[in-house]
Amino acid sequence: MAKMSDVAKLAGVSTATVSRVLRNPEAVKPVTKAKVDQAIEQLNYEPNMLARHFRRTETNTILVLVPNIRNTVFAEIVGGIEEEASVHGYRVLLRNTNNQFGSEYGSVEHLKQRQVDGMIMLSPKMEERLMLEISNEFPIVLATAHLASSNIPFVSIDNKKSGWKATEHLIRLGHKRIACISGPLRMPLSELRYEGYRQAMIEHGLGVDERLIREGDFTYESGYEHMTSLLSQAERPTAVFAASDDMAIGAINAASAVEWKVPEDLAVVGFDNIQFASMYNPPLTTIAQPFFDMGKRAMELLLKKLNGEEVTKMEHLLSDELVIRESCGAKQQKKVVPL
Amino acid sequence: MAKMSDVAKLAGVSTATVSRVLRNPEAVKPVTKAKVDQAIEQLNYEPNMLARHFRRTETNTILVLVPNIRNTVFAEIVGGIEEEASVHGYRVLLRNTNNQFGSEYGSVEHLKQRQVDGMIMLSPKMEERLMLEISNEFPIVLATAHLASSNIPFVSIDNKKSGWKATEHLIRLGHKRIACISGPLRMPLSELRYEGYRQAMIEHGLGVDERLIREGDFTYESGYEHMTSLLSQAERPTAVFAASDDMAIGAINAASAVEWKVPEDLAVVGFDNIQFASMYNPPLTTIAQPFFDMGKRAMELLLKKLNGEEVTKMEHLLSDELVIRESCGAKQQKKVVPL
DNA sequence: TTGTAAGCGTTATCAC
DNA sequence: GTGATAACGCTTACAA
Repeated sequence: MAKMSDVAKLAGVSTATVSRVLRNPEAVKPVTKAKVDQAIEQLNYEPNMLARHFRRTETNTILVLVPNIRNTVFAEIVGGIEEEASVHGYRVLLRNTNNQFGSEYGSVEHLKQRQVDGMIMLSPKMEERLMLEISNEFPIVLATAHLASSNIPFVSIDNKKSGWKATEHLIRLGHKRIACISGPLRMPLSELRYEGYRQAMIEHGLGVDERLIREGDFTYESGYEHMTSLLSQAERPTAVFAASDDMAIGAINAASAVEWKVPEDLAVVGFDNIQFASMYNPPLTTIAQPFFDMGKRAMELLLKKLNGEEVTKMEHLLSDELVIRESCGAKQQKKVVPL
Repeated sequence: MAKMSDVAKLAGVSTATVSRVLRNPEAVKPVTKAKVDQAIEQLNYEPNMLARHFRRTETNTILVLVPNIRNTVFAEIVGGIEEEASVHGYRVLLRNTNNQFGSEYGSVEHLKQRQVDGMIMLSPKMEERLMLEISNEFPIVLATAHLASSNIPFVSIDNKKSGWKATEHLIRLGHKRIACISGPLRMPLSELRYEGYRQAMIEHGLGVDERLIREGDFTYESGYEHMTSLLSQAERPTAVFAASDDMAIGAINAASAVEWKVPEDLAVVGFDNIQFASMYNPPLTTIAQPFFDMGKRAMELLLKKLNGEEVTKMEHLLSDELVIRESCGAKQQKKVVPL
């Protein structure tokens, strides 16, 4: 394996010059560069990146912490991160945390040991205080997270407003008993979506009926179970807002299981607009999150930090969109109730 | 940032001893180890992995080349790889190739520049000849691939047999005009599934009617379009075998669009058993591929290579399974046709 | 069991 | 514009 000194010898120059040709070609005379290039060619020389990284104490690698890459939502975000990273010559190290706080925290070792230049955390579970400590020492960015103290850049949508929009849509369709299957309420983004739901209900004078509220965990199964429970009680909803598409689909299947038709008997609005939402039967009305763009944006912010640029704005809210399909019944219904 | 020499000084030993404590603790007297450990603790010392990797010319990192991480199939496999890798102290570098041969080939640079110790390629597009060249120089393993010359370990299912099983299932249900929407036939695994279909048809004396064959590209859209075309011609199928679940779902939606009911008017069998298959309406009968395990197995094989163990068996076929749900009509039908 | 010291291949700081 | 040369922080013969 040819090394830089071999190239230098063959080209009749010093290693310093070879290094310059590689990393700063303008600083060297064209004739010299040509000689070096030829020697590189001839020897099939490839720089030893390990030596380079060691010498420069940088890796051009960033770490992405994902609760679970098998979840389509995170896979989409990672796709966006990867695209932006590779455009800028960065590589992406992937780590599943399986929602384990310990695994999240343990990954900080990668930063401490200089194995990566920075980190993006998706839906972090870690205490904010700890994240702040890490952020003081290393470049990190969060995605699909919401922080009280805004000292770490994070990328998200306006979850409260989105929850409000989804609920309001059902209200405009004339529904009064609207159920909510939220995400885990210890997660700020779940809390916010739920807050949006409450606010819309209260604003429109419908009040919040605790019997119509369930706390799910974003999974299909939890949507199915909570909907089954909602439909088996006396006070049944005519509509439901589910805080994830997986739960929304679970809810619809649960309704079908007891012969309730969607949207005729039950209107459903989901959240996320996963690829499957439009393929499902009925196609899902849902809040579309720009996952891919969120990934790109998170990487953009991290790049700024890595380049030493100041990042002043901490809350980066991307715009979501209510995508109206069949599951809410809006298309079947001729007239929208005037509010 | 404390370095090894600082620890050595504080502990009153040489750096060699500190290094031993870190990598080979049995080789050092307990008392000395204790002193060193305390110094490490006190200085909050973290080894500089870049220096370590450089010195040892190894990175404990492997590269995973994925056509597109946003595709659930690949995300599942990557999940399996990551799990196995992290258990063995390896890290996973992720790269989307976007199905570009160039990007695939370019990634070999990572190996040449020693940025990773080995590589797993998912559904590689590269010529076999090139892959062999790479494999001669670096440890690589393939997944969801099929090779003629078996000199590179690869993990897959028996695609031909699976195609056969899926088709035979439809034949047993009494269907005679069974359509096939294949994957891209330049991919060996698509070709094999298609071969399985043909063989089943011929074996049961049904022959192969070219008017019932379409070449798709695994996407929902292609399934939708090809099914629309199949249903608009005179010779209509009563059943269809689609080489991916995405295409199967596209086919079902296309059938619904022209008021054909599944499974009553059209029986459908898909392929992959993506998470969504069981959530869909109707739930999909499909060939379940063990994606997560395929990822794990691929990583196991790579680990062997990395540890210098001989890998003799090249074809690693994992077992798939025909999962019978609603879309094929088996559950509605009382009697299965005796063959 | 421990210490000494020579690298690993690159980059950066000086001179020239 | 180019060349010497000293790091970078760790590992590993080899010596003690």
